[in-house]
Amino acid sequence: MQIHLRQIKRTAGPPHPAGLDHHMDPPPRLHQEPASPLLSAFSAHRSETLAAGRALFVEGDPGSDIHLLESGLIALSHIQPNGKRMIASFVVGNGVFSLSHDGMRLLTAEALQECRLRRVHRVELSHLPADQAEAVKAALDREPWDIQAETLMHLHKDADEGISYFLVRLAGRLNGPISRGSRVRLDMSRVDIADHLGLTVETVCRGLKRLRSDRVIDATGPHNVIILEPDQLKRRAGLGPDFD
Amino acid sequence: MQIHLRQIKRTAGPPHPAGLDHHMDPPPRLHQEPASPLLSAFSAHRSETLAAGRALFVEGDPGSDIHLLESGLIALSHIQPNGKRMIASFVVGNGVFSLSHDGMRLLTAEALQECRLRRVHRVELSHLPADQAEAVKAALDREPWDIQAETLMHLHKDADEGISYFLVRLAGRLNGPISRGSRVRLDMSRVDIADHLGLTVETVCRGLKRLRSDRVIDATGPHNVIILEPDQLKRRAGLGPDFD
DNA sequence: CGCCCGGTTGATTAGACTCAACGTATGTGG
DNA sequence: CCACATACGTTGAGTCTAATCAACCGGGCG
Repeated sequence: MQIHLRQIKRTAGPPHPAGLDHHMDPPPRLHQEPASPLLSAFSAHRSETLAAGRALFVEGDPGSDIHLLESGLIALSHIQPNGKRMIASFVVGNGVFSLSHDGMRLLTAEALQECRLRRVHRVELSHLPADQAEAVKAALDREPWDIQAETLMHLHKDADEGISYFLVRLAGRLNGPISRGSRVRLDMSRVDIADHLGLTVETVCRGLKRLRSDRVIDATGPHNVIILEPDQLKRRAGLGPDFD
Repeated sequence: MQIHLRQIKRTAGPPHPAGLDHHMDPPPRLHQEPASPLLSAFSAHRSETLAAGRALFVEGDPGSDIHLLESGLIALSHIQPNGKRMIASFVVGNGVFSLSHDGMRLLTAEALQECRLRRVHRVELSHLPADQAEAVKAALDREPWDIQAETLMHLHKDADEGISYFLVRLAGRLNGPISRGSRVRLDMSRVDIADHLGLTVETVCRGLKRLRSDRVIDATGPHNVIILEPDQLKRRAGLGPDFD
């Protein structure tokens, strides 16, 4: 079995963790009209940046803050006893995550790219307007179930089906429902995709190549995919063409 | 790909769903000393039985009651668009489950054997003693993360490793930490195990046979396993020998 | 320039699936 | 009581998928 061992740089402790720069600029505007209660909940705090390769937190760490990813890419991972890295999920733009149970982080959050983040502390939730607090709580309740549902699907899909499924879902989270010509930024490496799908790098490559040569997708580069046949892609993912 | 289609009999609606018999006997004693707050939380209600093959609820159903399984076996499953059944988890004795988010069930709970269950309604939680309410809430918070962690492990394990892992974890939930000579009742069918691990029946059979012929386990019948070499089994499961 | 890293491709192998057959326990009707 | 049917578990043979091992490509960078 192919195992990818990886050295994760951990952000140092408070008060000013290495890799976390505090922006003094006014908070950048979120591209969302009108501002949702969920995003508004995070507007009180300035955003921080996290350098690529740094871990925001590591599984087992104490902590229960809630994070909003404004830009960049985060992998939520867990390391097996034998060292094999398993990526439970990726967080992309405007994703909210906490991954905490009983004051402890259950997964590692590592930045795959430089990220901009905002956070609210769990105790602050009660000080927020009711609609914002509700929106955050709803997102947190959904968090483990979303990850669970995706992981379960991948467990029961073969390589090509899993790759198509991954593309459909990622595209959906980036840009909403896919259509002919949708562009998907595949910012994570092939290793990351493999660690997410339970496959090897080579198999991921070949799966994508097959989609490309069958003209279901096109690619201007390894990390830039264009969806040519959305219905075909959904069909190969094991989803009906009416899937949103 | 091998697909197991299955007809699930759904329990009919209130007031007296088919397949649910209301016991008039005094509640049977739980074998647990002293009674934990978690179990006590359910003692106010009489227990119900659910016949084998019946669904307690189906994914998408409204409902958020919390269930305690006193005896029997429940499969928590999800059906893919193509009809393939995926078992996210099994519930065994004294297991607590709800599987609800936003008032809706996210998975189907089907009885694989005749089951005895108790339930508390979500709104009743606030009427319970604080320690009991806390225990139930803690169990519910943990629920999706537990399922998630197991599913993620299985996604990244090959057949034999997954089967060993499944045995270790099931044995642990039935009887606590395993030791030489531990007995494991494997009450679910081979199809159910396959639908849980993302394998075929034949592969499950062969994996168990290999464990048997290597004298890691023994079996007096298809559903009665004895663990001969706990450390070997954990090693094959990808777990250290110090795993609880 | 030469090295390294990430991505890709090819050849081979190992592992899981498919298909088929058979065994065993259980139940049913004659 | 037996004949038969059914469901579940097991085993074997052959096929196919994905992993492994190896090589190569291209870009970024010291």
